Amino acid sequence: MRQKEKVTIYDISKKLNISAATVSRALNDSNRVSLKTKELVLKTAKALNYQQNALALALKSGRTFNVGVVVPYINHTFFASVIRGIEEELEPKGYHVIICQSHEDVNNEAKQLKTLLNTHIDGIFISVSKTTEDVKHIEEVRDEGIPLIFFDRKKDISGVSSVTINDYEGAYNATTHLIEQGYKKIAHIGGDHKLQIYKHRYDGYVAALKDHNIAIDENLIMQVSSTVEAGIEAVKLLMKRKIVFDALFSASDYVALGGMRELRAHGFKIPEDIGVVGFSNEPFTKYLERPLTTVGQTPVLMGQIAAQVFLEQISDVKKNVQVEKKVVLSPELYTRDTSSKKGS
Amino acid sequence: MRQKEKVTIYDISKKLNISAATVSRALNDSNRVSLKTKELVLKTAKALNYQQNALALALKSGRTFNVGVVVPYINHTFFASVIRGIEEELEPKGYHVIICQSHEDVNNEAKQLKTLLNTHIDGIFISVSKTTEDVKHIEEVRDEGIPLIFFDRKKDISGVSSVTINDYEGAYNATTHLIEQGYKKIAHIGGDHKLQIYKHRYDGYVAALKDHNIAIDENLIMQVSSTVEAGIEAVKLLMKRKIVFDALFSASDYVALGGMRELRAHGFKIPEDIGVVGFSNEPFTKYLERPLTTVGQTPVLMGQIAAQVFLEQISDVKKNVQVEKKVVLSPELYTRDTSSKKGS
DNA sequence: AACAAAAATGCAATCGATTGCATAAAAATA
DNA sequence: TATTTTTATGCAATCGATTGCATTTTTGTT
Repeated sequence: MRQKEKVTIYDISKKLNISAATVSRALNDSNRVSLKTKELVLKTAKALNYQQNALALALKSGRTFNVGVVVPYINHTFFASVIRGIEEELEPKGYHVIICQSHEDVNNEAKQLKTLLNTHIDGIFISVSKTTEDVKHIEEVRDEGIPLIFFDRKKDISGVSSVTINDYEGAYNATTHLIEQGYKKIAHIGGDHKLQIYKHRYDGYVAALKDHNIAIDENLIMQVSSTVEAGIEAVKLLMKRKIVFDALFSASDYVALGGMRELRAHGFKIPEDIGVVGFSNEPFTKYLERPLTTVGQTPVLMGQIAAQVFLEQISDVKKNVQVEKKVVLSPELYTRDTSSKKGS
Repeated sequence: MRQKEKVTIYDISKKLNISAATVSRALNDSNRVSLKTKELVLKTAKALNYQQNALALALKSGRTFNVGVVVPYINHTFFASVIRGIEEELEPKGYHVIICQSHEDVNNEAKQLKTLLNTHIDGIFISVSKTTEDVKHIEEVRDEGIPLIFFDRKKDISGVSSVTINDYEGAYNATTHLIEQGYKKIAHIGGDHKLQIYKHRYDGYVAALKDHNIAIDENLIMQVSSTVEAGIEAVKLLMKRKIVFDALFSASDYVALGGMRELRAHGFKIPEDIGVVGFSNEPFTKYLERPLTTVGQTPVLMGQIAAQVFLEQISDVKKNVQVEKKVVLSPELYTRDTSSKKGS
């Protein structure tokens, strides 16, 4: 089946015996066209079912009204929600969101960025992959002059704005909560410190312990990837090493889930024997047999704000002003079943 | 910050004192250009860091090498995996995947399709929303001559290909499995029959009962939306009506999850008192305290095949042949803890 | 009615790559 | 060497919309 022939401004101009320039002006509501012609053009455009050719416009104007979002995985509730926030903010303004996945691989990330640049998007939102250490590919985007905004997982690159949450605060509050519930020996299974978020969560955990005069025990601290399997393995290792603890603050809900599974397998009761707090407020945490206490991150809001930063940025582009805005959101602790020592 | 000035074929042509036409031909490895010039152009292109302007190309050729995917929600593991499959197949061929969400709303779906058409994509993959009854907006895509492929959730529209799984078979096997485990009164909490998948799952359930000489009891059958909350409510209703049953086959893992929660709240033991089987093999099902028996759908494969159908289709477009390919994949039952009457 | 001012419209170039047709240059043949 | 054939290159139009500048038409003023 062949593509339908598209109606262009030339079709309208021929039909009305006027120039395409006038048609264009009429469609753009220019004040250099008489009301009569304007109405005539608009009517004819509707009659012929005229649709502006976005490609031609983009070629001429340099703006595509497309923005790119690069996330590790689209099926992580957190990222999906951020994307939702970006969409909510940008779609009403006529933007279209192109979503890309890096699958936590820096090479993939670089490839996606390159493709996006080649697709002539108007801006890029990115949450970097875990394997991203070298940031050359990101600097390239900045150097091309494409507005770039980090969200959640950022790198420190000058000239790039970011919207993050206060992971330190989230971890601090979570740990403090466990302490206040009476737990004394709190283990922390975190993530790779190459990602700032995990470093900050670790820092918050450490600070909370210190502020409550609890000594830091390196044996209680691990860095693993954020999967259920990793959580299982981590607890297995702690058990094997015969390390004693009465609470677990995990930097990931998935790890917490795996950890709880393994703890129960060893006969521990949660939260009676061991209290557990996760991070991210993944939807499933609410529906576990014992709902999981966790730190929520307002991802939709994060997306909305990231989008707003972008909109500011492009208005500044015109003014040739370089901006670098850093927004930090506050997390919220969802206190549920797994962290109240007295039982629920 | 201003956008970097892009290098065009004219820059190359000026530098080498040849026409842009020759540069274009050289870059496209035409046999109408001498080897010497070809090499020279290629070298200069690399030196100047020339990047082909995709917009200009698209405007001229009518092909953008972008395809659109419309799903209800990107954060559903199933859809995310299908998208992954499409990407895997199409990215190596130079295509870029634009992902859109309908949020289960037909109006949104129509809007997304319209935007995609306006973005001049080369093809569209769609899994329709639950609220999609009128299919005018989908027929429009077809009538524009844009290759269109349904996956999982389809509508019967002539001239549109589809890749689905055999929901009937999945449901039949799941129900039969419960029967074989010794369960006698099997409830079915399904979804809205406006979606074919739910109708087919219902049909499979009914057929399995009939084949095992079990009478169909309308009291045991419900249609709800596929959320945890709906599952809770559904079981609450069954309890309130004092309906007795010893197994539950749900058309959704989420509903199964909510259902189990509520059943336990009423003191039932799973699987001893009541066996449960879900549908979709959502990742969380594996990690529940009692892992959930469920029907898996090979979504990545579904995406790959959908992409292949698309590639076939566009080669057929050139030949002006109208194809309508229907692929049906087989589901697989994952037998886990919640469905073995004897306990695990 | 004559002219100035204002408003409306058109021409043609532009964005960057491609391609049919014409021409120029090189190679092959007589 | 002259002529034909082959190969290489260039010209200019095209894809569709926009816009500075020029021109025409209309309106307003004296």
